[in-house]
Amino acid sequence: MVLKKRLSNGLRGFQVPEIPRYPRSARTRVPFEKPAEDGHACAFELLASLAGKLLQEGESSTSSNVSEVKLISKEQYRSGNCDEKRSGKDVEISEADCILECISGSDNVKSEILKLESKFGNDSNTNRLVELTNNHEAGRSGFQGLSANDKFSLKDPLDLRVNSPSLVELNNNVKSPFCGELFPNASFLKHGNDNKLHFIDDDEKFVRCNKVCTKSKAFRPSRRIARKIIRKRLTSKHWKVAPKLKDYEHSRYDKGIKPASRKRKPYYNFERSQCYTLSKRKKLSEKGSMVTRGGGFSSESVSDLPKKGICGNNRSANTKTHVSKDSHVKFRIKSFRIPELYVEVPETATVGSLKRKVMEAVMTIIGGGMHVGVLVQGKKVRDDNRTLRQTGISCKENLDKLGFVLEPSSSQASPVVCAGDPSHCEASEPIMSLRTPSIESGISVAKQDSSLVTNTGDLVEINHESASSVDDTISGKLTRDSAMLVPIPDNSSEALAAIPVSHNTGHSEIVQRRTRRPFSVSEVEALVQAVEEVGTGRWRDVKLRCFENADHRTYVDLKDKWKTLVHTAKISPQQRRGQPVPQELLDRVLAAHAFWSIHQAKHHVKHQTNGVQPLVIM
DNA sequence: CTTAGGG
DNA sequence: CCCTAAG
Repeated sequence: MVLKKRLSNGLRGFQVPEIPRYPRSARTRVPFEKPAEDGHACAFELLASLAGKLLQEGESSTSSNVSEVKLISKEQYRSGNCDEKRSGKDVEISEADCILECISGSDNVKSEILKLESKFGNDSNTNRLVELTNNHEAGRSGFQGLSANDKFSLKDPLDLRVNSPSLVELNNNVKSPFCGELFPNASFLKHGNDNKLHFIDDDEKFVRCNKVCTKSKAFRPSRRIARKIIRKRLTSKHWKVAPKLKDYEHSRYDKGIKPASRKRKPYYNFERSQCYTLSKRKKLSEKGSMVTRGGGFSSESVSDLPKKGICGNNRSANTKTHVSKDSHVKFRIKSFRIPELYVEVPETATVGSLKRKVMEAVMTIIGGGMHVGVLVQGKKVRDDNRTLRQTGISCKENLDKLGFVLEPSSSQASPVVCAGDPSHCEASEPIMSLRTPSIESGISVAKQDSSLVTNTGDLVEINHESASSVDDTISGKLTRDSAMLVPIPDNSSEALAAIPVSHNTGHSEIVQRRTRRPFSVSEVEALVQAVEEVGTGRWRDVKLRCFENADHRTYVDLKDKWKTLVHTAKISPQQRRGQPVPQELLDRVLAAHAFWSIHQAKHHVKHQTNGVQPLVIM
């Protein structure tokens, strides 16, 4: 049983009664949760289960139980001494004590819990959570119960699913005790009178929607669907590449194409016009070193540009740079040289197929983790955070000596492209690899704005006809959506073995791992608030509430982020990594987690007929 | 499609 | 982040 297995990790020596799973539709959860990774029992989750159990035992007995609890230090607890007492009851109490010990240190957490309680209900179950921690502290002062700010009319959090007027009011008029205190990095934009609160994150163009979701399940936003369709379309334009020389297992291009993969996995990176990375590296060959030894870029002739930009019919491929009066650096890159490619095609292959193969190879290389290096006077500029001015790029002399290189990312395996006619794809050997030099392709890279230079992979456009749309690009006509790799149309009659990924069949599929996108503080804030309001376990609602417009955050992502947040909140600040999350947020995370855990536990308990059996020692 | 949980 | 079981 899964449950047993999980528990056996952290609760050594305890046997947990088997608790039946409850239907998710009831939005309930098993009160016993997975212990923390480090093997220590997870305080909140245990607390949640404890709360559930206490509930079983009746209202009155609870507080007395707590008052009897003997203090056990964290050390004792962690070292497993919690279970020195070997009677069922004692164990239970000891656990409770340990849990309380673990969380009672922070008044902030309790404060947050109180807020939640005052907002979502004051039934005895939830109050007990804070009561427990307070009792446990026995005499510690300093914590003031929250003044009743609680005009909130929501009794049952599940109400949030519907478009309840009270909720709207909550968002519009009432300052939620947990909302909006901390958006350090966000700029807010109020849009008219609607109750949407958009903000744009610093780095992400993440738009937060603070509005209430008014859509019932039956009324899913059609935009969402549209986006998915678009995604699918995009996906279908990806070319399949073989992962590995050896394992190459060509898949056929079945003319009777199966319906597009039902896989929901969208190719976000692509969508966001970033270089997409090859993932599943495990599946990729470790050999076949990346052959891209420095595709280079030469800035040949450089000349001033008209102030208005570089539009015009001039199709010159020259690289041009220019510093305008508004101190914007404008430039055009004539071409990038693609790092070495090796292409081999049968004599009978068509020119079209050759083009496609080269295209694939190029896409594969670029997608396989290529990034742009910036050179000034032949020296590489490594610090991405420096400004052009600081780097000296904007100064005229250096402007003439500005260079770019395409560089393979480290640890990228060599991509191999399958192309040629279908029969070739069945051969055991790949017909294109990246080993030996030979073909250069006309890839033009254009940046809308010099400020983008320091980012990698902003606008990369491949143009078979060699740099034809550079002008448009630079003049800003290229929209965000179109600023992506543009594969050649695949509607040619000579269907080749360049296989859209969605049609693949075998194991030779390369699945793209989405690029890592660390949550910003603003996003965390949004997430925390959403969870505070709808609770854990309703990730779709959370998504709709706060991340509906952030396509790159799926509800699974949000759930995962919450998971890590809870973990982060429980570990010591020293052990935390990455962009620090404000402690205030972490407190709220703990509080919300605890609160909603017991709420769910409560709901769970409600459906129980016989109650939870006590813990038993093996 | 959603949730939950493991990897 | 990914994957998958399960509902």
